[in-house]
Amino acid sequence: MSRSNPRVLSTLERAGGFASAQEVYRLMQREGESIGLTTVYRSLQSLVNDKIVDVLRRDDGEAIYRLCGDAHHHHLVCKSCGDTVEIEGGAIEKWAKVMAEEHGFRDVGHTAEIFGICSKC
Amino acid sequence: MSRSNPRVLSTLERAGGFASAQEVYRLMQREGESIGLTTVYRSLQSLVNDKIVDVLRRDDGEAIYRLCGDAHHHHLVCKSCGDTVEIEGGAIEKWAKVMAEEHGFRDVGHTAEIFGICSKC
DNA sequence: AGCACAAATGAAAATGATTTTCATTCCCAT
DNA sequence: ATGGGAATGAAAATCATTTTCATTTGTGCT
Ligand SMILES: [Zn+2]
Ligand SMILES: [Zn+2]
Ligand SMILES: [Zn+2]
Ligand SMILES: [Zn+2]
Repeated sequence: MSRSNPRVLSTLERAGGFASAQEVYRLMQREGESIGLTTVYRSLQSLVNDKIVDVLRRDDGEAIYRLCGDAHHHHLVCKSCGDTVEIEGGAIEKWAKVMAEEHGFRDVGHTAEIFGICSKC
Repeated sequence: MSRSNPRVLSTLERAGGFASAQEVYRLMQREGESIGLTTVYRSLQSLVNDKIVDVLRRDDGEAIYRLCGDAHHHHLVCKSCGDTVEIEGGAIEKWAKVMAEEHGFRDVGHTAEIFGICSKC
């Protein structure tokens, strides 16, 4: 197993703690950092193994990586203009926990998004 | 837009209401049905559009399709065996509504899923 | 410094699901 | 029967991710 390249983690942080491998790679390129796509993938995987980052899936199936320590939040997205608001999810956290316990699930995570039409649209 | 081939839906049912496009395709082949992979993909997508089936993602990113009851509900999914429990989401409904109002969004919908490891795994 | 050996790196090829293209076949209304 | 639009599927294209493998880099030892 390989150790994570620290520049990958630092870039993921800078990306807002939420990005796909391809996005991390492109971001590093744009910033003039010399790194291979393979190393980005390997580093992210290693960070996942070490439970330093979380991985989940976009709707299109692409894996996105998220800093675990980062404040966990959810999104309110406008279907028309794409505008996004980050929102608090305390109610969801509780709901997920209760439901999981009730059905004997462990190591649970969750996804939750709200989408609609914003006031400007 | 294309209409769903009824044999695809019937096969998905026979598969236990839970399978990937590739699996539906292989299953139909094994049963001697003549169909193209493209048609399987198109039919499943059409069923998703019509909200007759749900789509979610395996850990490896492959899309899996699932027959869904008609009432709005959410899911608790085992990341290991794929076992799914349909759960009630009253807390989510309220949360989505409050958040949307708070930010001036209208026509809002939401997605929410919980995933973890079930007691059998 | 000089050497040996392991770990890290990255370019290129392989993989595998999904989408796109496009020519052919079906179906149905006139 | 016939024309036009919908459905079909083989093959090619796409795209994220993984695998291979040769090269580079780092580290400890003499
Ligand atoms: Zn908007
Ligand atoms: Zn949350
Ligand atoms: Zn399970
Ligand atoms: Zn709901």
